[in-house]
Amino acid sequence: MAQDLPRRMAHLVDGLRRAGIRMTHQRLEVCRQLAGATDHPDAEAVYLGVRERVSTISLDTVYRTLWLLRDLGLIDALTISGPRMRFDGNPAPHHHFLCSACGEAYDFYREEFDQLPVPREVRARGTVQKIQVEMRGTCLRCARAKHPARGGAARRRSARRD
Amino acid sequence: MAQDLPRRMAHLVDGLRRAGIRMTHQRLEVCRQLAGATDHPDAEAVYLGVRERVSTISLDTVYRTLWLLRDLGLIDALTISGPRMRFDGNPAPHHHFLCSACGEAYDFYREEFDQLPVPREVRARGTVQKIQVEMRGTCLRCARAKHPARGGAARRRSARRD
DNA sequence: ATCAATGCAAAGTATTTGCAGCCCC
DNA sequence: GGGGCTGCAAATACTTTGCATTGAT
Repeated sequence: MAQDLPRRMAHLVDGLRRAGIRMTHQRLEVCRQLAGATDHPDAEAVYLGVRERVSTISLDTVYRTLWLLRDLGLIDALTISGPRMRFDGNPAPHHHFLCSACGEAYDFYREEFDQLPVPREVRARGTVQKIQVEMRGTCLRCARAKHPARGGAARRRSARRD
Repeated sequence: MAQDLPRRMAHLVDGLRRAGIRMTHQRLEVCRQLAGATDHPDAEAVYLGVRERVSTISLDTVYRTLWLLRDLGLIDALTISGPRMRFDGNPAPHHHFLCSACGEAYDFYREEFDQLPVPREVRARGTVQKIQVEMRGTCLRCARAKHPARGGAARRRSARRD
């Protein structure tokens, strides 16, 4: 929970190596960016962050790397809050608090929630591999300001970039 | 839980009226389609369903109506499983079982889950309005067939329409 | 040296918007 | 009868893909 950036970093890099994937400068930096992020960045945010270090990286390489990591099960792709896919580099079991106003997602931990009983109703439908609790509401920042802290979640439409 | 199509229908139509929104043929049929659906359709699915009854309806009107209903709090917009927004006309508190292979979402009910304790950690972040448990796994259909029952969830990319 | 990975640009998919005419209240 | 609503078409936002080149092993 604390600063396990090195641990997360190792998790990603080792995962790639173990899968026999070539390590490139770009991939390394995408991993670093994700390992250091706690805010479930979208592809563009990762891109902008990495670009400070690898000025020539392209957005599509970021996408390709993110999907690669996802396909290897090393990160999670989240479809919270709109059309932009967001990525979660936190490998520990956790849950999300989502602000409906600004679309921000915050991790929280509660072991009790990690193993909620699977209802018979669900077991009849299939097998459950992961349980996550989603709490939606309004974050303090958005509650104070009438205006959302950052546009883009509550209203999907007119999703413009400022 | 049973066949509360009429109830759901009334919920939507009354909601629109109460908000002082004009009732049109198109809006009525979008409501009917949503009230009758249990499968969290995307805009296109709603469109295709409604079109059987109102052959001239356009996709953008469907979108406009769906967002209108969402803005009024009468339905939910879900960002599960990919780039297509999906809509949930179930007004009762419920939770979701999601198949990672085909992207299908099934409602389930468990009162115990509706009021899970909000951790202090979360309360410090903001106010919670809605709690939903998300169980991800593989549905029976996809478990039997090696091939997903319907493409499009597990792999976001190459999301083609068959 | 080899073959996978990259960057570029162009294509694709999902959704939104401007506008002229239509129709509910 | 007037202003909101619709359908059309064009625009936008996000993501993916083809291809020639580069670079890791």
